[in-house]
Amino acid sequence: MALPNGPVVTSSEAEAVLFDLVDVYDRAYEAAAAGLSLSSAQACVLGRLDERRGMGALAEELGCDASNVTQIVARLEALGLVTRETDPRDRRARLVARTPRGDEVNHRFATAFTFARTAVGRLAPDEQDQLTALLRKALG
Amino acid sequence: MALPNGPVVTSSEAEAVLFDLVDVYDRAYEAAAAGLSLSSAQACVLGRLDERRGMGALAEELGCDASNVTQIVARLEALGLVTRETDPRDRRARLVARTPRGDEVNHRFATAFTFARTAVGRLAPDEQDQLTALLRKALG
DNA sequence: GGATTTACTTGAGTGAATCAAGCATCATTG
DNA sequence: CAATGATGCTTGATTCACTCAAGTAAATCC
Repeated sequence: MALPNGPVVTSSEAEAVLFDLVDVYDRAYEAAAAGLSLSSAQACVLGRLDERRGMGALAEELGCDASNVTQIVARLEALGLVTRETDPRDRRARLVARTPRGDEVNHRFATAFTFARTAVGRLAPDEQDQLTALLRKALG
Repeated sequence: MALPNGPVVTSSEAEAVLFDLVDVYDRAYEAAAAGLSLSSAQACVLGRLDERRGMGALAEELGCDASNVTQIVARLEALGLVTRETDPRDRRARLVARTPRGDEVNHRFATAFTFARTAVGRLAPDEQDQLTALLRKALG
């Protein structure tokens, strides 16, 4: 998604701010990735490889088709950011892991994606707790 | 975007909840659109046509290339949800407007996309105000 | 040891998005 | 008022994300 998941009609102010937040967040994420010549999806996958894991686990976690993961990982592999090796325990499975360059790029991404950090940082500690509690409640 | 714009490392709890919110929001939006056989982008554009407007204005508002809007609007037009007429005042420009069917689909979308409404609804009125204030502050 | 399930890949197809070019119309101004 | 240039949109070429349907290969299960 690049287009904002925008308001049809926002009845309450809170809804409008929520939408705003989501929009800005998504754009910031994409921009941070683009700064490293990555797509959002690539940055996302890279970020979930702190430990090596299988394609299936990734697909599950990302909530998308395994073939989609295959394709994204293939591109990351072509960029030299990731390796994909056959699991010796189960030779059907492939274990995906970041390369050192992948680690570095991932770290630079984490540094570049300042939005959430910055936003939260604008709040005092007790406000951060309030926000957390309110969002948890809102999420049900 | 369908993959979550996920946490590389979330240092604070507030950041983690923020990410969660964005993820769930985006998925809910996409699901609501999919329920009407629309893409997120299509639903988004449709939702911004309460008044007829030009392609350029849409592109500006959505923060994307005009040619992208051309393409999305063309699909909406093919679905009979939108018309695209030459502006009599400036015959280069096209005015995009929802058809009656477009209105109806848009309305059904607004009904189907319950996430923001529901989430906010889980909060008491004063909590909603707190949330609004906190998010505004966080957004800077 | 043959059927089934599991883990992933491949292929075909759609849509979003971008960039570069093109075309038509409007606006300027020389 | 005609040439020039800017504006508004479309077209074409590409890339990527995503899904679904099929395929392959390795495990698992009688």
